[in-house]
Amino acid sequence: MPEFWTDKKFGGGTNLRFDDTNPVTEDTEYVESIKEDIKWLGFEWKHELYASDYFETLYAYAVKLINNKLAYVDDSSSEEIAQQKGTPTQPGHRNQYAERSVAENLQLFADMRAGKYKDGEKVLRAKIDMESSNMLMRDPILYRIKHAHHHRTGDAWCIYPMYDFAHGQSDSIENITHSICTMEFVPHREVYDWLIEKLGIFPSKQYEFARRNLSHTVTSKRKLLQLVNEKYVSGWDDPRMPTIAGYRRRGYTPESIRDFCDRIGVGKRDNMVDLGLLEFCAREHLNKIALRRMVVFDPVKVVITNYEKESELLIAENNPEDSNTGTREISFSNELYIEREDFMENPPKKYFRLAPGQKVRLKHAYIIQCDEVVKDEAGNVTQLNCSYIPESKSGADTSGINVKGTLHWVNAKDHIAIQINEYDRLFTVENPANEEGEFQSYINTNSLTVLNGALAEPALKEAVIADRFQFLRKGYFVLDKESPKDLLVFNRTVTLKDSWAKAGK
RNA sequence: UGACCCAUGGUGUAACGGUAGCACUACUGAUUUUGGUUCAGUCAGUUAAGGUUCGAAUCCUUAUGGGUCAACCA
Repeated sequence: MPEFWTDKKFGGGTNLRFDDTNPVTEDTEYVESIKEDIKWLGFEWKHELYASDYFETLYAYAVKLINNKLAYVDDSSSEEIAQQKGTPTQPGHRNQYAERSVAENLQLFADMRAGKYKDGEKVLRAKIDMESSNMLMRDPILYRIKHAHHHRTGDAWCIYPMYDFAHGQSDSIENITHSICTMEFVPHREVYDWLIEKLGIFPSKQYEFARRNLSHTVTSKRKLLQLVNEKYVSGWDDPRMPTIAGYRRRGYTPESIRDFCDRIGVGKRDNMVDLGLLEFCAREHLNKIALRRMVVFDPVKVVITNYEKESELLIAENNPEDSNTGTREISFSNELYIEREDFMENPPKKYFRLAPGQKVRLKHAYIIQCDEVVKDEAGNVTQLNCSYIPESKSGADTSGINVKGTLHWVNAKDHIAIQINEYDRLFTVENPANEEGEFQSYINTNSLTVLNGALAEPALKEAVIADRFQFLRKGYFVLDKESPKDLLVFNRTVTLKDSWAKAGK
């Protein structure tokens, strides 16, 4: 992503290249999902390329190094090579294979390609400096033997270049001016530059930036895979996963993710970006585009005792931030549902919602007052008998009454039932990877709450996956891509800011 | 007990050697038929010590703290 960001800022262009140098860890499915993610984010690459496109050229480069006495075939086992490499504090030393002649190396390397040796029997190494303080400069391996099928080159090769002998060379072949990667490749830059110089090819330059970390989650591929395998989440696209597929299903927009990336920028130091910033970016965009709908999550019945009419239609704006989205009609009757938490029998000070004798406005409708509380034998509130003020109709209010609270509601005689998935942060701590013990023990056990009894206004029936909704006073929601035919399932992208809840009530 | 990288408010990120700015968060207040939005404001920072300079976040030295490096992975 920083590649595309740099591209956008300074111009040029970005190639999408897969360094598919290891046949056993690459496959087409992986490639396709990356392409899909990038496209969804709204980025465009100039050329789709693969390091494997350059295998023949890379082979010729290796031969050139051999001819210049800068590479040799080594018969040592990987254990021996590791041994001879020394340690970060102790220099390594060369073995007898480093003394082989150019002719012998040429022959051996050709034989490696021809398939005369088994996996691990021989490798091609660069002849650099076994005493370098940089471990990667201690005669790094350039080619290894792998009798394996490659997803693009098939069985054409049985030797494959290492990343260090493919990345910089591929950059150079493509005339890349800025090759951007993460900080862990800083030590590789010395190898990168050395090879380009000795090969005398286009001098691409590598620049490094620090990986971005997001709070309350894990980002390492290994840990993410564990979450999937150990069934903590439903898959790579579980709406709680910090993957593009996950964010997408959760309802984040590409715009908000790009905005987030612009805001956090790039740097070189270790960092921990607060999840709150991502949520801010989501709200900012969603506020502008989301269609407003009313959904009651935990209903309690309201009866308007003085409402004489059978029903009436009210006009409701679809999005106060965007008048182009127009209005819709909502039916109103003497039986409604409101949110259970919007009523309190003994309210604290500054509680603007419904309470005995207290008035509130029903959004898009009338001001009502609670006259009577009906309870069951266990003392639970089952119904609220209210009276409405006929002159207080939304848009034509002549009552002169001002109320502080406005509630969302649905018509008891006209609504649909939907399922709500309320998602929350996946981990309870800022950085699970840094805590003692297994990171799994810090998983937020309430990261998903499924609600089955939610009641929605009928307009929601027409929802499609691309639609973003704001359920009034509740948050932003999106239709889940795996909603069954007969049940609408909505995923909560993010809640609304709630300064009442924050005040501690 | 080596080499390399990094260090600016709680968080993230800016500042040709020349007024430490922006955003998020938090907190005030105003507006509001979403306790949303919007608007106005407040708190809060150059890791430390030396040096160079008229002037240092920036250059130099040392210290401190954090990170990385010993895959036939990328």
